[in-house]
Amino acid sequence: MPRHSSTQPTDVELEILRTLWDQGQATARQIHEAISEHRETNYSTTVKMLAVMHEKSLVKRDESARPILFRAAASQKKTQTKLLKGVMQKVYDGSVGSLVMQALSSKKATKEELAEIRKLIEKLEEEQS
Amino acid sequence: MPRHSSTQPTDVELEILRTLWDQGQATARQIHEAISEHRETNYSTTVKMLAVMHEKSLVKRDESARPILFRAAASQKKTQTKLLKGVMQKVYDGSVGSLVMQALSSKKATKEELAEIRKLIEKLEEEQS
DNA sequence: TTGCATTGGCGAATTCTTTCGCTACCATGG
DNA sequence: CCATGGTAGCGAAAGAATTCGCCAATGCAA
Repeated sequence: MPRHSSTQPTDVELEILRTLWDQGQATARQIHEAISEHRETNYSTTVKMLAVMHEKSLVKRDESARPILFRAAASQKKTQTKLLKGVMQKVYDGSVGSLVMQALSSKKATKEELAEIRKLIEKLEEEQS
Repeated sequence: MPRHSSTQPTDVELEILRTLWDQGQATARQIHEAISEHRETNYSTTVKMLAVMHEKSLVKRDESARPILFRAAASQKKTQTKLLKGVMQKVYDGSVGSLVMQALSSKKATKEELAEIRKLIEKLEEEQS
């Protein structure tokens, strides 16, 4: 029975994407080196993951380059937002408020972060009235 | 090669947990009815999921009752926090600030939510100084 | 050119999740 | 007592994500 196929990147895919967002573009080897620091894995596996991700259109390949260069297909922000909305829906029943409240309660933010968030809040409150 | 076994509930498991948090406790039948509203699924599947979840210690069974009653093993809050922290780590590299900023930007909150969040922010800022 | 190291790709195997058919087990109303 | 309908459990299988061995292609150095 077919499952719903979302194009959400999985955990390993996300690690690869993070490397690409970081570096803009990279060869399979470079990506592999980067993620090897966190995850014990094999070069073959990385290459395969890239192939899978290409089929899912999560990455683009520049085949004119040698070795082949990869880039993320979607921006970091777009992907993050999509993932965050997923969690908001699944875990917090779509409530931004609960999610934000818990995020702030669960891990301390720096002074700067708090100030920035407060500024955003104030702006949003103003827009709303 | 063994994968790292986290006890994070999967999507379907989360749906079941949500029912349990809602109702406190429920029979397999009740759980099934509840999730059938969102997801087209079979009673057998629900029962099996409950068995799997019991092995993972995600739910507790009260076998003295007939039919058997299930409850969530961990509180909603605890589970939500754990999942949120996972996302914060994986998607936002551990930064509460970025996560909260994007959450607030990506979906509008109600006036009440904003006020509540601002209050929390102010409290946190005070604690910090 | 030849040889060697690196790169790229394929397919099979593993692990985990989800699905469901089938069987056995009750409890109960007739 | 026993047919019936709901409940529980098992095991097999499908789907999805991840792993890697192995081989072919490629390019560089001697």
